Amino acid sequence: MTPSAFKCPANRPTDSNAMRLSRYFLPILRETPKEAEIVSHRLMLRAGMIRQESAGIYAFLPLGLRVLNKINAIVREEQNRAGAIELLMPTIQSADLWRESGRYDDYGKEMLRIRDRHERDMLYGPTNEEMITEIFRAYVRSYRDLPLNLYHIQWKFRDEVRPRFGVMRGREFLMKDAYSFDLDEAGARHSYNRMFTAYLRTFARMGLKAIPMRADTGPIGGDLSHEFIVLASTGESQVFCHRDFLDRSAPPADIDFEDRATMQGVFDSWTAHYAATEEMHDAEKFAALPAAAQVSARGIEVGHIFYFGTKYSEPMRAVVNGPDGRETPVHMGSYGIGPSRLAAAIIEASHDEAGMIWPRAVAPFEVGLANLKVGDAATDAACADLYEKLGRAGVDVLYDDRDERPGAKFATLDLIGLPWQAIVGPKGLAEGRIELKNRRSGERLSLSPEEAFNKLREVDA
RNA sequence: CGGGGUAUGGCGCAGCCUGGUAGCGCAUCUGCUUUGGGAGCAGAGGGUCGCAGGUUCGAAUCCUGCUGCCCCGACCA
Repeated sequence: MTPSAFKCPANRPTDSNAMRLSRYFLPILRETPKEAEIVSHRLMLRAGMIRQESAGIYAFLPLGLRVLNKINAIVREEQNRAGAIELLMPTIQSADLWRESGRYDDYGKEMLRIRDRHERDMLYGPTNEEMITEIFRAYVRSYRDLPLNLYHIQWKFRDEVRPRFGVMRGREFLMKDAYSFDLDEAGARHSYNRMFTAYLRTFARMGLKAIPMRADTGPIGGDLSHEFIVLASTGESQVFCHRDFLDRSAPPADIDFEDRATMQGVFDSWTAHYAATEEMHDAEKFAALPAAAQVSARGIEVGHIFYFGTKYSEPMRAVVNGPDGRETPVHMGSYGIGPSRLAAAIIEASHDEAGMIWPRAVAPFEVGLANLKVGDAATDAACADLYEKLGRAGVDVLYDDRDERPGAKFATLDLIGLPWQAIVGPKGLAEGRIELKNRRSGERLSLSPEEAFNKLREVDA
């Protein structure tokens, strides 16, 4: 965000990086709604991030939307870095497309089927393989236009029998889905490896340890597939993996996504060790690992990638002319990340008794500024000064300027889990100090206002 | 889709068995005091008790039907 984004002290613009809590819409709940079973659902409701509108269907309130937008921004950066190109497809699709691939009948009741005023069969897209294939075949004729990887971030609808756990398993959910097109299997595997690498980076940037695990291909079909699993004690499925995964770092940003050997190297090294979900678990292989290396834990699926060859390109006639002049169906893969689920997964992986603990990269605001005595001239002035400076410096700051007691402000800030709390009160100011509290470590720094400002503007702080 | 619950003010709940004109805590509003870990006192507002029928002089309460939501299981980004 550029400094010029900070120009309206009254906080009218919704895209402002600086916000006064007294002017914001943050409906905090003091009590936990009874329907919320898991911690992320409870905290998202309590912190006013989401509101349920129907079973498995949620509105994202301002704080929740800020998180979603930050997740999306990281997803976009990493998709673009890996060479994928963003477009946007509609949520509503024609049934005819799905009849071409044969999935209209196969998909079952999970697909929300709609009829329009002309009695045409439509559907709310649960995924977009058919549509992207239709777009591809309409324009691409030559192998020279390959490889191609197109993605979008769009709402999906899957009419789950029993939605639960808030946005973790909703019926309507946001999904980043990418689709790769290549001339042959070798090219397709390279595309797969690029997305594999991009996913490692994407999740790592959100503070998550996501482990790629060999997966069942399910209804999407194909013969190569990995799920990316985040370890969290409240995860939905049982997973098994080698301990080495726990302290590996993701590939660097400047890794060469174009180079096949480099990408294959990433894939090979991240798939060398045992890692499997319960469905794919091989107890014997797992038992063969040294006891100290055996990790058995709960996990949340935050991404899933597939290579499925010509499963859609053949029936839907997505073909290109090869170097030999002959038409050949393209080899495809698809790659999904659920940003709305990720928001919940990050909370599952990072919270404590008092509330959420956001990694800075996805925090709704980076700093919570607490004015402990609204109405005290010196305190008000010190807060206003720090607020404006942080805003101008492009730091996302939420200024709690409500006329509340300190305890209420601390509780609110702990709940919404902003990485830093800047605590400004008359006692500290009398000695020229304000306090910075690190939400995750609990560490407290007593600093001059200037030092505090410098500390908070550090990107990695 | 099978099984089990539940529906009363914004949230959490009591009242229902044994029908008699709706209550508590939190939140909200006003005033005063208070201000470094969810303040105190005083006052106030807000509910056709999920919907539709039925029984009854009278229904939140009893009966019938419907709907929403939640939980357990089978299925899933």
